Amino acid sequence: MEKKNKLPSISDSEWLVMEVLWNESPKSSHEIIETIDHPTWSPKTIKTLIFRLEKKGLITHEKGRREHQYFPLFEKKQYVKKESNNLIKKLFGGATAPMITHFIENKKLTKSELKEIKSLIESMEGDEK
Amino acid sequence: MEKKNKLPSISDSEWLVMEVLWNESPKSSHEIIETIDHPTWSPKTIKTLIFRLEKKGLITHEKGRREHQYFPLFEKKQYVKKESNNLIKKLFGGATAPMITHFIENKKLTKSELKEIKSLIESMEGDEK
DNA sequence: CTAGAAAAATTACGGATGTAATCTTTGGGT
DNA sequence: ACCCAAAGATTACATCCGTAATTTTTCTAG
Repeated sequence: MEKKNKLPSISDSEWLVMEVLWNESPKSSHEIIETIDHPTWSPKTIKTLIFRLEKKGLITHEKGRREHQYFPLFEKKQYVKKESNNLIKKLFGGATAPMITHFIENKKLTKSELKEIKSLIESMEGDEK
Repeated sequence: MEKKNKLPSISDSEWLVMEVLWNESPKSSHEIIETIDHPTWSPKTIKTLIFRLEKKGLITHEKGRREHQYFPLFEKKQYVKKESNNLIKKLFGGATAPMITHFIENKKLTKSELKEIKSLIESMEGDEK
């Protein structure tokens, strides 16, 4: 059984639009534009991104009275997994542990964050295999 | 003092070439091609990637007698940091701990990996602030 | 019902990327 | 000294991306 993972790809700019819809949907393009509030983008640009996302099958809409109401067709979770797997593959040849080690060593975490992670690990250790 | 982090970007394909040189350099283009052994790429393609990398200032070469000897101008470490920061920013709004949590929860790690990470954390806890 | 404003759809355009093919130079063998 | 194969440099071309502008459709106010 293969995990074919055939998610359409999302560019960095498009990602910002998806974030908005993942946070709350449906939203009209007008609402999306307001929510994004990107310092340099023209509203036109955001319209384009919405258009492309729909064309790629990442979002869809239903007709509202004045404006379309957009909502996402995939969950953020799936993309978080996909993107992080890609990076692990690229940076660490697919090995997760070195990645985690890298983060712990290089990104100064607070004492309480460390503690939390430690207890998460402890709870995992209890589990299976 | 800002970390301007002005590293030239490396595309996914180019990354494979960089990997080769990061592993061992200098190498001739011919050696790079052999080492990569990508199932579908023509050697021409790899030449192009080398050419682009040099143009972007990521690698350079010195004249050998028959072939150029290429070597990287940046360390992999810098790129690992950059790429992982980008992803953390994109997926978790810049917060490292949730990223780590995500990995620990979603990527089945072995008992010994968990143990190793735990002791790394413990050693960090000892340290500063 | 009609015209103007707002939204949607289409088109634009340069740079990056994946993936090569072609043209040019040069070191080595005869 | 000269020619050719191999290496290097240049060019190609379709697609994706960032970033819009232009064109078309459609609701709503008169």
